[in-house]
Amino acid sequence: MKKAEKTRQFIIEKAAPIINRKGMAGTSISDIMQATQLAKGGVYGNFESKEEICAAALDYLLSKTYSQICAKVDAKASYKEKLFAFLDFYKTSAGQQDNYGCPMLNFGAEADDTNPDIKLRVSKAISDTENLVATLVNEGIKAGEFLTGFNAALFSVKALTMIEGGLWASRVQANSHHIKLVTDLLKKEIEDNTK
Amino acid sequence: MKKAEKTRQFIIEKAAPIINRKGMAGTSISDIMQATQLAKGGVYGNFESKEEICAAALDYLLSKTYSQICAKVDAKASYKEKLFAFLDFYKTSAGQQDNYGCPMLNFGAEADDTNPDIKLRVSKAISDTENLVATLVNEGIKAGEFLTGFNAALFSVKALTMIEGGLWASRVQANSHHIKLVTDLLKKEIEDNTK
DNA sequence: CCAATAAAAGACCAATCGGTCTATTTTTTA
DNA sequence: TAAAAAATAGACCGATTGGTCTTTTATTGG
Repeated sequence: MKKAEKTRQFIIEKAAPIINRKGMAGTSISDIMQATQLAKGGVYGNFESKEEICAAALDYLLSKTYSQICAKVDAKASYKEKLFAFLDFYKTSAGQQDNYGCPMLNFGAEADDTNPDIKLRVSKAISDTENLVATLVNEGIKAGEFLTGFNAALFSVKALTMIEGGLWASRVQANSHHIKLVTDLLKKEIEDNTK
Repeated sequence: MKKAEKTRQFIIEKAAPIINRKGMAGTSISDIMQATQLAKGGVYGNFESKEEICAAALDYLLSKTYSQICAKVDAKASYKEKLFAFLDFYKTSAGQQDNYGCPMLNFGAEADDTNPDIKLRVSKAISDTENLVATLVNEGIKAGEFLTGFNAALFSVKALTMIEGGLWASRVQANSHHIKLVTDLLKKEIEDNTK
């Protein structure tokens, strides 16, 4: 009842960064046993399969990331600052230790041809992220902060693709060149659309 | 002597799309045996390890992609048309059957935290791709086709991140919305910098 | 065409895989 | 605090993993 739910959450939190780093196929149950210091019975008493652990780990990473972003965004007063905070979140997270890349990118790239369930979860997360950006732009327009010509739908797609592409390139090249350049360009575009 | 090299190439060509689709960790030697109809001795007589097969498969995919792009680009006369051909290559390839996503993205996302050798190969491919774009822009400026203010370095990073991010999002969402939008935006930017 | 050589087949290996199941321990409830 | 219930340990399972090695089959050069 109580204990099981705690253990389940504990497993998810320990397994998630490992799966994000090594991939679903690259992570074994013994990796998770080692990280949690649980025996096989402890793991399989709380999950039916490795797939279920992977899905739960993805959901955990997605919602954790989303709420971190919302916290940063909500802390700002103006919509321009909110959008900047959104961009800064990714710029900052890129270089961080114990950050193994964007879970959307990692899980999505692995799952797109082989795992419809995971793919759907990532697909929804993409839409959620774009909606967040688009909403901030549109609210900013309504508030009279941005020019009415600021195209929210276009900008949100541009932002998503540039950020994910920038994060990916920065991780592969082991420097922050791409993500920095890309967030700067997006900031400039926001600036240009500010009254 | 002769035969071995042919078999080696045959294995690479059969294994490459499988590895690109299922990932390095997700692909087994038996997958490769099945695809090539070779027994274990046939595979391990030509490669020392699975890692070596993966590396060779990546190199094959990268050089194949690069030469396909070059062929499309070289067929055009003007630099604007060359850049458009570059973009069209990705837009077209996205929706194609038996295309399992950009090898740079797939291998890079899997390897960035775990496989330095693969990571380095992808890192170089990123630079090569950006250099190709930057060169086309700069040559176009020299030829008097583009405005001198067209920033090649900036554009090449923007193009790479948007294309890779767009391809990834399109694959996960199983439609061409992102890649289409992104290539259109990049074309517009080229247009705006054309005299 | 034949002998020397190269290449591939496939039995075999230990290790590990994901997963099950029972015995034991821990937690909960009365 | 004792009995019932829940949760975990860990032995065990068959299948599969990447990889080796000897034997057989193809290829090659003379």
